[in-house]
Amino acid sequence: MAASDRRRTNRRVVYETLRRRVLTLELPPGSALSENELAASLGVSRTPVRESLILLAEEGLVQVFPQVGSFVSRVAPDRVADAQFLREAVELAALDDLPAKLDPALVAELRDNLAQQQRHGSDVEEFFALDEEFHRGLLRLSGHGRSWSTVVSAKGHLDRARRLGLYEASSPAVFAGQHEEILRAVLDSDVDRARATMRRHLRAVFEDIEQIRTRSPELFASDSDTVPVRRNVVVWE
Amino acid sequence: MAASDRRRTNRRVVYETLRRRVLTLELPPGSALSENELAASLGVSRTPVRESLILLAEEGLVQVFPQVGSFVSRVAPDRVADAQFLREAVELAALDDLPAKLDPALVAELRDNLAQQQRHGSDVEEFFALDEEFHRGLLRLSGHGRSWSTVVSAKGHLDRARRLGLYEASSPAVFAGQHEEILRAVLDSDVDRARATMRRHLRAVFEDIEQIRTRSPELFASDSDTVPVRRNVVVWE
DNA sequence: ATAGCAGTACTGGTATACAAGCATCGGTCG
DNA sequence: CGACCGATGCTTGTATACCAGTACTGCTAT
Repeated sequence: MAASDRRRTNRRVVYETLRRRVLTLELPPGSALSENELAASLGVSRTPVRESLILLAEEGLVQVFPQVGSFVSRVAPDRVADAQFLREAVELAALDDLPAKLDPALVAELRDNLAQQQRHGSDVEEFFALDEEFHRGLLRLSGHGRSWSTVVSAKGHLDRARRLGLYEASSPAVFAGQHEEILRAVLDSDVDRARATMRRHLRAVFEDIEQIRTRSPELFASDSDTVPVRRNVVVWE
Repeated sequence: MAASDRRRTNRRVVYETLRRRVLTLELPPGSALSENELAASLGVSRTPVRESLILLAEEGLVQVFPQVGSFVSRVAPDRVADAQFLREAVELAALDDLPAKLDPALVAELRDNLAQQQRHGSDVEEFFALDEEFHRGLLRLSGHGRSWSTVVSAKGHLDRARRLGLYEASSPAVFAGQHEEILRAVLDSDVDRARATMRRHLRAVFEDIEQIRTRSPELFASDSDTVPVRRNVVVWE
C-alpha cells in the first residue's frame, strides 16, 4: 500500500481484506470480482474497491479487463518463476551483507520465532505468519529490512501456490527445520553455508509448487492474458 | 502499470505523463501536486489523476497526505540505498543464470545498443534510454526479462538522483565504457568477471548519487515522512 | 505589538451518476 | 435446423458532488 497515509482509510481496509482473501484462496484463482458486488458486500462505495483492485492488479494478483470484468489471476507459472527468482536474488544478496556484529535483539526474535514454529507446526495459517516473520527478520538482520515490501509483493503468487502445497504436499515441519539450519549458519558467520541452505530452502518451496501444479492444473494459467468466461465457470458463486 | 488493460485509457496516459515528469525532474522533488490542478491542466477529471497518484505513491515517487496534499517525494537516501540493493541483487543474480548458448539476436541487439551509446554519448536523454535498454537486455539474455519491471519501479529513486549526477558529475562515456566491459565478460562466459564488473558499475552510479547529494541537499529528505509546506516553498509554480 | 481564535479556502476520501463497450440471449431469417 | 443479429444487462472508465479535515489568514482582544 502507499507508503504514506497510515490513516485507517476505507481503501486501506478494503485492499488488505481483498489481498488476504486472494492469498488465502478464499477468493480462488479465476474468480470474478465485480466492483459493484464487492462494494455492496463490504459496505462501501465503488471508489475504494476500485482503487484496491487497481493496486492488486499492479501486484499481479488481479486482472482487470475494461468493460469485461475483473478476475483473480490464475497462478501463472511464468510469474511464479519470476517471483522465485526475485525472492532468491534478494534474500541471498542480503545474506552477503550480514554485519560482523549481529543485532542481539533481532537474533533473539529469530530464535523465539523458530521455537514457535516448532510449537505451532500443525497450524498452517500460524506457520505462514511465522515463516513471513522469519524471512523478514533475516533481511532486517542484514540491514535491508525495508526491501521486504518488495519481496512481499513478489511473494504473492508464490504464497498462493505454496498454500496449496502446504495443505496437500509437504509438511511445515520440513521447512521449519531448514529455517533452523539457515539461522545456525548465520550465527556461525558462515555466509556460504547460509546462502547454500537458503537457496536449497527456497528451491524446495518452489519444487513443492511444481508438484502441486501437476495435481491442480485448473488453478494455473498457460497464457496469463486469457480472458475467463463470465457467467459459466465462475468458481465462487 | 497494471498488467492488464493495454487499452489506451486516460489513467494510463496520465500515469505515464506524471511518471515521466517526476523522473525527468520536470516535477522536482517536493513539488505540490494538486489533484484538481492536475486534472484541469491535463484536461481530464480527478478520477484518472487520483488513480495515477495512488500508483505513483505505491512506487514511492509521490507522497499523499490526506486532507493536506500530495507531493513529489524528496530523494530519500534510505530509499535510494534500498533501490540500489535491490537492483544489484537482481542484476547480479541474472548473470548467474546466463545460459550456455546466448541468444544471437539479443546479443546483436546489445552490440548495436553499445554502438549507439558511443554515438549518442553527449545526449543525456538518449543515453538514459539506451542505458535502460542495455540493462534490460542483459536480464532478457538470462531469461529473466519479465523481472525487469520490478527493477524499473525500484529504479525510480535512483534515476532521479542519477539524472542530477549525469548532468553535473560524471560523463555518460564512463558508464558506456563499463557497459562494454560487462558485455565482453558475458560473451566470454566469464560470470565472475561479469558480476564483478557489473557490481563496480552499479556502485559507481551509486557513488555518483552520493556525490550529488552533498551538492544539492535540498532535493534530499532526511526524514521521508516530513510534510512539506503547502503555499510557501512550492517549487514549480 | 502580540497571542489567540475563528473564518475560509483548500486538501484528499468517498459516494454517486453517467458513458462506452462487451457478452449473452432470444428471435428471426435463410 | 443453423447462422446471424439486435436488444438487453452487465462490466469497467470517467465525471462530478459532497464530506471531513487541515492550514493559512486576518481580525480581535489583551
